[in-house]
Amino acid sequence: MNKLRQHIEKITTLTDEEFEYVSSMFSTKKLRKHQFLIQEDHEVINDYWVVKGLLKAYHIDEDGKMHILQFAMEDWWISDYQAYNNQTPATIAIDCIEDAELLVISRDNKEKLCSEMHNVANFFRKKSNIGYVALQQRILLLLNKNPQERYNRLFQLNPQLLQRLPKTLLASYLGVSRETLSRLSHP
Amino acid sequence: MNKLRQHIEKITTLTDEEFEYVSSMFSTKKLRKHQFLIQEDHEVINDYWVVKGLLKAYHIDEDGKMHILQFAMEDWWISDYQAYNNQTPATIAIDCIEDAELLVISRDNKEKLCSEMHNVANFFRKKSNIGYVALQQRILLLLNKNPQERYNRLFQLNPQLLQRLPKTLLASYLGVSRETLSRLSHP
DNA sequence: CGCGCGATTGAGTAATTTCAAATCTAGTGG
DNA sequence: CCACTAGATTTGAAATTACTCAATCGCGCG
Repeated sequence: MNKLRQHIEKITTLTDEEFEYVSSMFSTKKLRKHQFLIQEDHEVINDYWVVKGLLKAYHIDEDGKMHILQFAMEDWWISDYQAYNNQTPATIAIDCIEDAELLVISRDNKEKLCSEMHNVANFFRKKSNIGYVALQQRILLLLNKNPQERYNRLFQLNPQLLQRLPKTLLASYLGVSRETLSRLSHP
Repeated sequence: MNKLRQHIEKITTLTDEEFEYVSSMFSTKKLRKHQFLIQEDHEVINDYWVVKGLLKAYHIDEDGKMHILQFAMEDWWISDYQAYNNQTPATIAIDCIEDAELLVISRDNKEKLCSEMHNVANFFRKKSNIGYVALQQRILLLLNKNPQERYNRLFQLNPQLLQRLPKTLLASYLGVSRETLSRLSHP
């Protein structure tokens, strides 16, 4: 929990009582490698913050190919936000690449926090803005760059993540076949 | 201005005085076709809401190719959010595809509103969440689909937008060459 | 009428995918 | 400790897709 406080306080400050209250809205969840956090078509009422471990959010298309929307490791948030926001069935699945430990907050609790606490609402607003910009960058990368450059950029941004990922998953994140990825020069 | 109120009230409600105050934070700006709203390397202190017209936000890569990050027509927000959030120089340019009329709010004013008014903070938080999900969808489309399917999806989502766009711009938005776009079947 | 720009068409080329086979690696049980 | 298997990765070669470059077409406007 203390890590969560540090995480929030990168953006806003909390008094002890405030954090006490915030943390009372979270529960914890542990999952093992290969277990699902969210399955397609299921209801999604929670947002998740990764204390430990590594997960992937992905969609399987009609040809059975996996497309990875995001990874989440320590300190990252993950959920099916489309389903979460719109209260519709999940269109992506999320499962564990490594054993994981998560903090869980329900939509209702998050909305409650946001309506009661300015600074928390602000925290989530800023987080969402940051996430938005990150996705824009990824879009430019997909529009712009060949596989080698996409790989290089990811390596540059997140060397630790690459260590922990099977290449197959990395390939579907970058939008290339695993064979093509395998033929790249690995800096 | 009244349109802005309708826009905000899709997500939250405002009293007359509240909206009075909110709207006092905006100014207006008019631009003609081909004029720039934001140029690369310039400072970005404003967020913009489109009252009328059509704009594009794009990056020109080393080879001189244009990659379109977003369009914005009536009711849409646009800015260089990376530069806006981080107070760094713009990395994208924004200019007008059609004559445009904009409502302008500075970062300081927006932050002021958000810190003073719960419901406005909430509005921008929700907006950002919605934008985040839309970008995720676009990423899946880029990872997933061939040019034909990308075109079809966009046509499905935004038929009005397609009417107003030169094909060349559409092509750079979809991440294909204009020749390839031209060879697609246009439903 | 003719210019200029955007869109289309054609042909050849480059990049990536696909399919198939070979190699490597980590974990398991004898 | 070693052999064995399943899974992941790499390599090779052919096929596909989209790109590039070039030429042509079509339309609106002065």
